[in-house]
Parts: sequence; C-alpha cells; structure tokens
Amino acid sequence: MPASHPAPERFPVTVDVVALTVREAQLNVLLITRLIEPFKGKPALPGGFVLAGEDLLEAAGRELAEETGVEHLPGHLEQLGSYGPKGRDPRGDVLTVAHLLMAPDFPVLSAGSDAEHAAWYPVRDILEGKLELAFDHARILDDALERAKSKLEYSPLGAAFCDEEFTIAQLRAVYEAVWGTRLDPRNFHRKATGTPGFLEDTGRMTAGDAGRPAALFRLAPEARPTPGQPTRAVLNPPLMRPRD
Amino acid sequence: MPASHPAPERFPVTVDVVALTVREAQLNVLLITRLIEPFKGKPALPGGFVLAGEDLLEAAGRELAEETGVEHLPGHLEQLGSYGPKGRDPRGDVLTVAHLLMAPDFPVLSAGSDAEHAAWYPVRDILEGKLELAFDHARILDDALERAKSKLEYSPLGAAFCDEEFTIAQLRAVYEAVWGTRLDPRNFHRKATGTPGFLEDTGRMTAGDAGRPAALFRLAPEARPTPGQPTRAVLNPPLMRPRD
DNA sequence: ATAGTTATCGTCATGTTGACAATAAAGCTT
DNA sequence: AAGCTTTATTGTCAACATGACGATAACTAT
Repeated sequence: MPASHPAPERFPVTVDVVALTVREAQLNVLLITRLIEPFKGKPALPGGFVLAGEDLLEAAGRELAEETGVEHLPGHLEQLGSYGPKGRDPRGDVLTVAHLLMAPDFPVLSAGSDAEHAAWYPVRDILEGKLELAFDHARILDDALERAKSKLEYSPLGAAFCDEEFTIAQLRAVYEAVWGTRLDPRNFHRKATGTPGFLEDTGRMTAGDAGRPAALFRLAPEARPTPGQPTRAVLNPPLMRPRD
Repeated sequence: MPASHPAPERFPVTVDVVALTVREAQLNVLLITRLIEPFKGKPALPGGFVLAGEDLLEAAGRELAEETGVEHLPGHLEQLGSYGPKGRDPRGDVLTVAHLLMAPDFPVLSAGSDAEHAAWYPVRDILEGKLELAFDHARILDDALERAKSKLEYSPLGAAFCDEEFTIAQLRAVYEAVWGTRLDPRNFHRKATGTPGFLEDTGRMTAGDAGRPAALFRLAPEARPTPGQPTRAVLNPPLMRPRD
C-alpha cells in the first residue's frame, strides 16, 4: 500500500541531443565544449534544462537551435531514451532525456567567446578514445549509434542525412558511413530504387561532377518521417543489411 | 547565450509500466483501477513516482512489484520512452518514463480493499473503446504495442512471453497474439528452429496434451536478453514477418 | 580521341519464403 | 483394439530476394 501523500520527489530534467551527420564519408557528431564545471573544457552533447510548459521534443529542438545558431532544424529529430537520474551528475540527480537528430551536414555558428563552442567531430575520434565526453555522454552516443544503425535497416531514415534531393550514391555513402561497411553500388542501386514507396525520381540529373551524371531522387511522400514520432516507418523487408 | 544561473525547473517524475502477456491466445495488459482523483475509478497503467537515489528501471520494477504483489518479476523489462511533461496531468506538469514488460502469464494479487486493484485486461477491449484509460495511457499503450510488434520481428524477445521451456506452438501463439495474424505452423516451425542462435532443444517433450507430443525448447544462451537494455539483440534476418 | 570515373543495367547461382502435401505420434471413441 | 481426431514435424516446389560480378553508358580530364 503506497503512503497517501508523501510529496513526490522533484528532479531537474535535461534534454541532450546526439546530432549526427555524414561529412566526407565519415559519421560526425555535434559537440559543445563545456565552459563550466563539472567537466569544464570537456566536449559534451548539446542540451539543457527543460523549461516549465515545454514538451521534451520542443526543448530538444530549442536547445539545439540555441547552441548552434540555426533557425530551422534540418533532418529528423526523435527521442532516444532517458538516463538517470541516479549518479549521472556530481552536482546531484538529474534526469536526462536523450534525443537523436539525423541531419544533412549543416553549418554551425562558431559562437562568440563566452558562448559554448559547438562543432562537428568525427565519431571515430570518440570511439577510439581520442576524445573523451563529459558525464555519461559516451554511453548515450553509443546508444544513438546503435539506434541510427538499426534505423537504416528498416526505415527510410537514411535519407534524413541527405538534402532534399540526392543521388543513389550519396544515399549509399550515408549507409556506408553509419554502418562502417562498404556496399556494392550495383546491388544498392537495385535495392534502393526497387523498394516500393521509398524513393521518387525527380527527373533531374546531377551535372559537373566526375563520371556519368546521376539521377536525382527524393523521399517518396509516404516515406517522409513525422518529426518527433518514434518512427517505426517500416520498409519491410529491410532495405538492406550491413555486410560482415 | 544561456542565462548563467536560473535555478532549473524541477519536475515530478513517474514511471509507468505496460506489462503485456498472452492469455488464451489474446494479448493482455496489466491495469490498476485508480482510487483517487483525477480519473478516479478509471483503469490506468501501473506506475508511480521515482524516488530519490533510484534509477528508472529500478523504479519501474519496484512499482510493478508493489502493485502486483510479485516478488521477482518474470519476463523482460525495458524502457519504452518518455512523455510530457506538458499537459499530461491536470494537477501539473509530470514527466513519465514508460516501460514495457513482456512476460509469461503470471498471477496478480487481487489486493485488499484499500489498495489499487491490479488485473489483466484484453488489449482488444481498449483498442475497441470498451475500456478507457486514464491520462495519456492509451497513447502509451499504443506505442508499447508497436514496440512489441516490431521486437518480435527481429529479436528473440517473443520467448520473453513464454515460460523457461516452451513448445514451438506456444511460441507461435505469442506471435499470433501480438501481431494479430495467423501464421503457418509448418513455416513457423522451420524458421524458428532453423534460425541459428535462437532456440535450444531441451530434449524433453510435452505429454498429456491433445495431439502428438511436442519438443520443448528454451532460448539459446546467446539470445537471452539483458534486462533493462534497449535490447537490439538482432536476429538477422528477421525471424519472420506478420502476414497482411 | 583516350583514359579515368561513376552510374546503371543485366546475369546467374544461391538462399529464403509462402503454399501446401504427407507422415508421425499422441488421445479419444466406440 | 481399430479407427478417428488432433497436433507436431518433415518435405517439396515455385516465386522471389540476395550477393557476386560482367558489361555498358555517359560524363570529365588530358
């Protein structure tokens, strides 16, 4: 039997965002450099406190916009999971709700001197231990990478890393970067274009690049993700599976 | 530029649990009946406030144990997602972290008169509108059902609904109940037994039931889920896909 | 033009799936 | 005990999907 009215404990709640993008065939993550203790000077995921009257996704979008200086967020933002509240922050119990943004490469405002500096970092540097993240952010990043990897298998969200219009090769580069594998261009092309309800031919072609011009595609309307939704937008059977 | 020290807003944080099981070929969910306002008398998901010094999964397990009178939770418990804090509770902003329990049918203590009464209800009754849940619990249940459905496609978690040892037919009944489809017994048998790293033959057989005795299986050690983990225990390719 | 590069189409052997026949091994009925 | 009913399990086969890789096509650079 629960005691009748013990005032419920209250916790500070933060949102953190794992913003991923593909740059030069490498998966990158957006990090800020902490200006205050604890972990002063260490890289950390962008994020901050949820304000009164805000919803989680709202807060995540706001924080990301504030810390990157971007007005309208590109890509697809969804909730990843919650961590804590026990033992995450030396200052006390803080619950954090992590989010995942999968976005095309976008420029980040290198903020002024007193603001936290946000920039893209190769994910590899963190995995290899060259860069150490504050708090439990390494664990959150790991979970985000897992999520991103599996999302590509069965959802159309690979395209969230691309611009509005993209070539099959650009889409393939996303898969290769996220999965860390190479994919056969011919089989990938067959699968991507052959999956019903995934891509839509724009009729346009690239020009000026090396090699034969490529057709430009966009996401089919029915495949476009609803922002925020824990999108189980299923491409059944899986679009393709990583090799190895 | 974030203001330097505005005391962060604090929120009450609850955990809710969507406990699912399969009873008589139907998917069931564990609900309590609310004894106090708001939504007094309405069915709701079991749950309660996170206490100081607790982690989320810990709190979810504790609440579930308290409200069902079960000592050791069967099945597999994992985090589902967080909701709020805006506008979920008429009394004020409350953040809730929902969890999903997939478990074999277990008896729930019909509590005394002043405790919240917990019991299994057919999921169908809620989907058909015969039963209305408190708060935003209908939405949470929907998300849980989606999650459970997709988990069965690529993870070994269907077995979390079964006892330690089970027959292929019992496992198939789980899939049929969760997906709401019928599956061909012969093809299911082939796939379940043929997937490497999924099942392990115990050598034992059923006896006494109607029809030919069936072999008893258990989950292969490598397929056993780690409790709590957002298990992406991948059975690649998918174990099987729902028909229709 | 020739070479280099990338895109796209095709082929083929192999593996997986869905539909469904056939057989096996129990309990139940008479 | 013989036959019927029920459920489990093994096979078969055609349709389809996949991975490996050959062959062309259509550009840019020299």
